[in-house]
Amino acid sequence: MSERVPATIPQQEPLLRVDARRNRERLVAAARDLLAREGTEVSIADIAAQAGVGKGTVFRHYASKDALVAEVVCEVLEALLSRGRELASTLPPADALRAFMTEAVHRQADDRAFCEVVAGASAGNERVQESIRRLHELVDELTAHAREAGAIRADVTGDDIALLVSGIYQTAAPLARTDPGLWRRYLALTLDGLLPRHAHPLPHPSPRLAARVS
Amino acid sequence: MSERVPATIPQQEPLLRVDARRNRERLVAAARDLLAREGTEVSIADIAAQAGVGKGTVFRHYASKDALVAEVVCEVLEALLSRGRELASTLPPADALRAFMTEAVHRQADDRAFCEVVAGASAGNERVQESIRRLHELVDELTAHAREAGAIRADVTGDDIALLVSGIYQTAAPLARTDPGLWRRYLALTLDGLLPRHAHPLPHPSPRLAARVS
Amino acid sequence: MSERVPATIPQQEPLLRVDARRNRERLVAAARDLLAREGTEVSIADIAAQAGVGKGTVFRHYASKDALVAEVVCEVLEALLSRGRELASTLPPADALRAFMTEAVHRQADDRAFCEVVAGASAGNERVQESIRRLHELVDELTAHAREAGAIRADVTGDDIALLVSGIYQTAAPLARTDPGLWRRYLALTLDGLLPRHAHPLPHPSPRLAARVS
Amino acid sequence: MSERVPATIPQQEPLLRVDARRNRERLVAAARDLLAREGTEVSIADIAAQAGVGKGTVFRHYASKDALVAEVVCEVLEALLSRGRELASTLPPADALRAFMTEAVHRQADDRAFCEVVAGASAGNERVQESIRRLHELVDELTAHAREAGAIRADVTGDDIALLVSGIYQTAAPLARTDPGLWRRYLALTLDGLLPRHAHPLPHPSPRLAARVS
DNA sequence: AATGAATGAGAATTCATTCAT
DNA sequence: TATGAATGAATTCTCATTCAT
Repeated sequence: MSERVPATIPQQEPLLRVDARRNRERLVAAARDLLAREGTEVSIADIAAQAGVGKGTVFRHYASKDALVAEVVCEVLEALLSRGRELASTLPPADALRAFMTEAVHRQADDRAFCEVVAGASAGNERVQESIRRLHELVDELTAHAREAGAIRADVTGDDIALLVSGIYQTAAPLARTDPGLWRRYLALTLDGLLPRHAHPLPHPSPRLAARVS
Repeated sequence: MSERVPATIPQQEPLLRVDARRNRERLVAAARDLLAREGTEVSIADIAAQAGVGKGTVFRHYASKDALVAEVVCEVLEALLSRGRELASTLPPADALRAFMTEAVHRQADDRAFCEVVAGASAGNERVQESIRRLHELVDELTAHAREAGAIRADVTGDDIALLVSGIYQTAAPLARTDPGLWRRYLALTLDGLLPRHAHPLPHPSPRLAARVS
Repeated sequence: MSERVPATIPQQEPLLRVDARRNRERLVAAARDLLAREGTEVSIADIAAQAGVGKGTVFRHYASKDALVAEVVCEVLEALLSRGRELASTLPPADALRAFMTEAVHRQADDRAFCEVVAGASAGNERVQESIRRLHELVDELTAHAREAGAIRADVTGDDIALLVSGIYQTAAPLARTDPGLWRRYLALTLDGLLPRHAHPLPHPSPRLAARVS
Repeated sequence: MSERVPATIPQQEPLLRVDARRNRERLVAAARDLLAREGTEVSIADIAAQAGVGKGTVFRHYASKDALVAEVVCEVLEALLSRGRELASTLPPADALRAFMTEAVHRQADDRAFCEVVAGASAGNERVQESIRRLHELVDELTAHAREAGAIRADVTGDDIALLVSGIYQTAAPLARTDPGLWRRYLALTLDGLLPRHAHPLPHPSPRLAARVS
């Protein structure tokens, strides 16, 4: 009790010594950077070196490499979720969906590990699965509202949007280094494809993302 | 079938003893299969085992794992190139582009290593780069013709199409196992987005893929 | 119970602050428990956690893991020594020896680390060696008296008894979990073998345990 | 076929190149030596170094450390089994049992890993379990015959003998280095304890070793 | 005096690549 | 030419011990 931070300070994480907290932050920053640039195959040794700490310190903060990856990826997922909820409650349906997709693609830009994980790697991690599940709920809601408002074609579902958001970034990814804003071009193109007026009937049924979990 | 080199074309490969040639073929067949199913992370030992040869034989035929991956991937790239040329010369522009994109996405759908490489892995390999360069020339041509025919919006270039082809597959990839034909849905959606009717101006200039090589 | 040092005996340990003393006691209690149950491979972290102290505190009280193990093992050795002296002074020679052996095997049966150390592990520790040396003196005395009383065969020495006590437990150890009292069976068998009436001449001279120290 | 050794050479192991065979032998010899002297905790690196090979070579020959330990231990177990069968079929019951126990203890002399494994460590290994099971069958048979011949007391079973054989060596083990033949002394003592004459009833029922497997 | 964060030397294991046979 | 044995660097992870707070 007495070691806990007074209730007025709004942090849920267990209290750490200042130096430990600084190390943890450097660690997460290094992991964020290297995972983004090199993907989940980057070694713990490299992350520790870039953070300026020993390898052991990584494992003091995270029980396994998988847990560290989950931390970094969930950070992004949670930020996106939170931003998405804000958009859903403040914008009209069409704008909310567009703004959310923009945010979502943007977050993936330059983040290979995020893409890998969203695309299925280390999907075994519970924490990541839970975040993704919540995100899908939000996407379903945003999509349903936009569809009901007539802003997007009737045959597109939330699962489609979730996949497209990942795919749009992948489209631009090969040039991420030299042309980091390119994803905006393919997002725009995709949004045009989602408009009701263009719609040809789609030749394959909408996916059931739930299947992915099993 | 049609993509095999006709027997009359004099081969550039060094002459090999019959058994060496047979080994090489078994090796490539095994690599093709395993790389397609498991991606570039498959081990040389596994490939050699499936081919029924020793690991040393792999390195006798290919200087490194990377070179073997390049061989297999280039095969697919060349086959695609050859198929694309055929389409370009036999179909009207709009159909040719659509058929080519369909082919191209389809090939990725069955080949994990191909996807990895096209999406950037081992892009350092010269042979792969050369194949991709030639493919881009073809795509430029197909795209230009379709654009001139008014089949696609005016602000879309060959480089856009090349990237989109990769991205469409990535969009469907997370569900590749449970819903292997899903890419057709996103291809259709993308094609709708490419239509000239009512297109909104794109917010970011077309990429210069050449930059990718450097 | 009886093996605890009476409160009136002036302690040799340095004076400690009350909280330090309490910590040390909790530490030793935790070490006793875990070392007995899991052997010397238990980690300092586990011991510290069970004691409710930090790892640093362990090293404040004991210079190394080895020293902590020695502390706990010596406790048992000293308790056994003290108990043995009591038996030697209160029972007739034959009964005293039998009772001591029973005590000694019994203590091993509940203490994995004790077994490991008695069987040779960390025998390098000076403190342990000293305790064992004193115990051997007692065993020599008990054995000599029993031999002189004609209770055991003439060709058996104190060093034999010391080794047998360890060996009897090792015999039953593989089944310690499922049959914790089994050692009594092999103790009885060994005691029968020690009777003078059964004796065939032994084919190898009695050991010189002192050699073990070097 | 043609690579196989002609049928007249009585070896069942797959053929290895002479250099590989030599390395394997050096490896097993090093493992035998170090496992015997230091127990199963010895590191693969140490074994490899003593064998004069790289660490990778160890894993080429044995899939895991556990498998290497099993190899070395099973060697001893199988040799013992085979020797025991020979004794059972050539000697009268009392002599056969005594000779077998002598052999069995002798094999353990100076072999810490063997003792650890026989005493339960790495008992998870299937190969080891199978060898031990067969050995127990033999011990049961030898013991039954000796008992029926009146050579040993009626209340002693094969499981007792199996445990005693291990325990006898453990008794002498602390002095194994300085007095390597000491086990003969404790074997003789134990054999005296097994004689039917004047035996006191044993205070604890015979163990059921089968329980150990589960 | 107490803490627990940081350390870094290993541990077992994998695998692309080299090289003796 | 083909083989597969040998290599050793790299990987994730553990833990006794040190030291700043």
